[in-house]
Amino acid sequence: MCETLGKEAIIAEGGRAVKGDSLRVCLVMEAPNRYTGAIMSSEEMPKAYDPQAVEDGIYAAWEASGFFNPDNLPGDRSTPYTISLPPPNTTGTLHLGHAMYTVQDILIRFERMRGKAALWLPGTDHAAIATNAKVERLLKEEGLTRHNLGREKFVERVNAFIKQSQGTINRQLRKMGFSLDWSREAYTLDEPRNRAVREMFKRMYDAKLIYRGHRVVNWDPNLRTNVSDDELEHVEKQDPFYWFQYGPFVIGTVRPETKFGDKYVVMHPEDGRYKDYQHGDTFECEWINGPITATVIKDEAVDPEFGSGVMTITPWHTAIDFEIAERHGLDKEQVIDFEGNLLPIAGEFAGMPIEEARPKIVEKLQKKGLVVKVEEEYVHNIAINSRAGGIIEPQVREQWFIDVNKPFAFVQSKHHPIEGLKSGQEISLKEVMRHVVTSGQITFVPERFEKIYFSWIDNLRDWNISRQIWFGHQVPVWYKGEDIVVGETPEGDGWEQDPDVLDTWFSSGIWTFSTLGWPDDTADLKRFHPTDVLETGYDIIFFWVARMILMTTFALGEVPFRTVYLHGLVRDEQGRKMSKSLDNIIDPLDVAEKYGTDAVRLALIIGSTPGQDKNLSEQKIEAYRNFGNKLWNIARFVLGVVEVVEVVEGVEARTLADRWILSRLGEVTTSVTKKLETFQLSSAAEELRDFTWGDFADWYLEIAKIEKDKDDILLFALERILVLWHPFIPFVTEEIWKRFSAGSRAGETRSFLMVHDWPESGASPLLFSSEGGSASGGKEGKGVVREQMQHLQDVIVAIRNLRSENNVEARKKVVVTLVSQEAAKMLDEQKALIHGLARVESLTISSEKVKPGDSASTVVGTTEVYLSLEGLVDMDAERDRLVGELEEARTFEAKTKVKLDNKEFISYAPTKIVESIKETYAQTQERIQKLESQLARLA
RNA sequence: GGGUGUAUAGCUCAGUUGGUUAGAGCGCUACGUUCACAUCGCAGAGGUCCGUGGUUCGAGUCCACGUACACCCACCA
Repeated sequence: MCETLGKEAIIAEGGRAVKGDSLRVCLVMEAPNRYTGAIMSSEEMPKAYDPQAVEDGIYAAWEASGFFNPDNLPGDRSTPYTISLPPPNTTGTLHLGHAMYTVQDILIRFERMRGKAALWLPGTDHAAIATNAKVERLLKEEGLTRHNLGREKFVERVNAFIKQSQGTINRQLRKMGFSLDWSREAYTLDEPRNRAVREMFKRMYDAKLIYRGHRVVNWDPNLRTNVSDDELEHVEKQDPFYWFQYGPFVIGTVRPETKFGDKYVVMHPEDGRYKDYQHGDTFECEWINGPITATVIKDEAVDPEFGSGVMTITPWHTAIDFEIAERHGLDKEQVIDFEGNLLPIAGEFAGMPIEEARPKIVEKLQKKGLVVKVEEEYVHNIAINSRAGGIIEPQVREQWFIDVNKPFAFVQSKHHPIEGLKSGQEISLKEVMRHVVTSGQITFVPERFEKIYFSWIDNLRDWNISRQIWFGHQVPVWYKGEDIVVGETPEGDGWEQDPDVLDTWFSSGIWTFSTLGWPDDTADLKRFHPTDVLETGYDIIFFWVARMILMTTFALGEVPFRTVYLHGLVRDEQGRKMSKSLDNIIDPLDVAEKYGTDAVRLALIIGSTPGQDKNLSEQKIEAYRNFGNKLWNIARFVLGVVEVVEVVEGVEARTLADRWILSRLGEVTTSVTKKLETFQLSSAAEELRDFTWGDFADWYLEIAKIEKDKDDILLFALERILVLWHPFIPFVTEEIWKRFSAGSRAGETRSFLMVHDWPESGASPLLFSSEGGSASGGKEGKGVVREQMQHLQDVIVAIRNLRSENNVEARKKVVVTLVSQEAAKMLDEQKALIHGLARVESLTISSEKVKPGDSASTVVGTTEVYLSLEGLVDMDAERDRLVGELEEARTFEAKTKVKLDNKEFISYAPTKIVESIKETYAQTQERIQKLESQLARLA
């Protein structure tokens, strides 16, 4: 019923949102019995895996199981493992970059399977400025502004927009298969977070780290708010650069419109050119709107090398000028208003926007003869608001700041104290931020980002946390006359709240613990904090990562997370940023629907490395769709060929191939586990793919068709493969597991693969061995198995190669002679495999030297391979080929000999290396000899 | 002006303490058989690991310099 409903809805509306809605319906109506219903046998498995048909249902069933919530997980879950989802901005929809959350899902699923109380906590960020700007843009399309709407109505509009945005985002996160604990979902602007924000503000205020003061801020006249230093973006712009006569001096500027109030002329104290002028000297000079009195100021901020080494200052509209004015107690005057128009000080230009006024001012100065020269093509950087695009006009405003240099009394955590700090210790926020990273209590992956973090801290100035927009957490401060109350709404009448709102990052900065119930001392907070990993893009390290460290160490006396894993940005296949204007955006939902979510996840993970940007093409996603299908068909074969589909506990190795695949399985398990523990996700997935596709499918399954009776190993290996793959590609593995476990004997149905135990590293799956001796075969036995199997594979490939080189028809069976002293026994034992896998009709294995005539030949390790061709051998081609092989071998022999002749190599290199090279040398010589004799046979 | 990253096969990229003849996927060439899979199988071609110098018995890997590209930070009026 659910599916029908969903499909009809899609057809009717053609929209993604509707489809998501149907998903929710599924969740309620269908999930409870979906996985306990009809038993599917493998025969019902379609030929091709169809992600579309199963993904939504699987997700709904996972969600209904409650296992996303660590409180519901089975077994002893005493060890917590926590990741806070970096809350996506509620500005619309997720893009492909968000699909990188896959990294977190892999880690969470891995740790959940390992028996930890895995918590992945979701939520969204209200992104004050970005959302505010977005809604203002939408209003503009309706011909409205926030000002003619009013604060209340405007916030309503924003909230409606957010609600829609959150719905879309949450559907997208589900579509990606993310195992988030929705029961703990949070929002940076909901009531519990508002309480945390107010508490945080109050605590910092009480510690005197939050203060209010007049400073030059980055004012955006369009949005009519200021933004923090980190929200600026600098873009190159070409403008005329003017040189004006200012009394006896020549001063330069690109901004004549700020010069009305300039009455100070500043020069470096050591500048010899101006030694006749003393600090404080005054002089009369003609200026834009008539004569003024100017004062000489000596300050080291002036660069004598630049231009004339003299400048006038505009303290109200330039940060560095403001500082100079502060140092010398100079007047500051506002010239431009908060909407970007000139004030009455500009005289006849008052009220004009600056772009309009600029040329007119220059014209006037020109007439007065005060323009010395104009450089038309001056290139400089201007600051724009990166969130909304407006050109920044520095202004002096009264703002709230966090003092990052002022010492405060550090309060240590009871549960997870920061090493190296003591309660009551006087220390600044900057120092704490540096300490937790230098002491290794927070580590970055990759490490190099620590340097970037430190350099940011070194240059960090007080953090301006107030914004003049309407959307966000309102500054929790109330005024009545001289009285001021912070944190809680005061009793009584006549109180007015500060109209400003807080910087978004103030609430994002407390995300890891505000989501766990802080400021209450909750069980969640005690159990799940600090979180284990913060996984995010490197572009957000300053905005968020650093601020979380700042606020968490202050509020809790603990670190917010142990490891910061930074992924790269996702770009298009040519390495360009994805953008609407380039029309190269890949929508995660589009490709997930086209190729399956697992394919998208794998394409993002494989071949990408932390901190490195990632170029993604649809072709790549397609390739991993193919892998999913391969895995599907592996399962289809195994589940179809075995007599009873069941979960097996132990296996018996009867043949070389059995021992080989089981030992490989053990190796891969250990290796993949280790790689996941050390964040080498790409390498882990690659190794799994090579094992699954190469070793298992291409070799072992083909062998199983010949050797037969391998039900236990096939089932065991399939189960293990599914388990190891599950964190990466949860849907296809769960879907196969459903059929696997459902096909098992009644009562043996195991729950979701999602909560299947992760196999122990190092433990051998080989529980019984018909060969006797140790079950695992021991280390040496394992090595021999690997070596023998490798040789067997090489021989088979060599025969196939000879067939191919000599254009032997694929269906034709051939006559082969293998000559080997060392491997004859093994090859004889594996005769059946050589027959089957190389399509050999008649196989002779000899330890004596025989030279079959009329055949193509080659040498593989210690074995000579002859393929009889009954008069079909092209003697010339065969000779050429052998000569080629021989040349190659001789070149290699010579290279190896150089090494062995090097006495220093023999004495300095480790014995292990020397021995292996000696062995290789001997083998090469043997190979050369054999090739020579084969060649001689042709002569 | 500081700082970081990248440069490996036609394309996109792995390569974790330096160690036998450097890997994968896609693409390319040839051939396709017994029913897991043509979203496939089999075999193959394809690389001066950006350049120069250095350290070392040994360098894609470490160091220095250079070149090209990308990015971050910065109040030069």
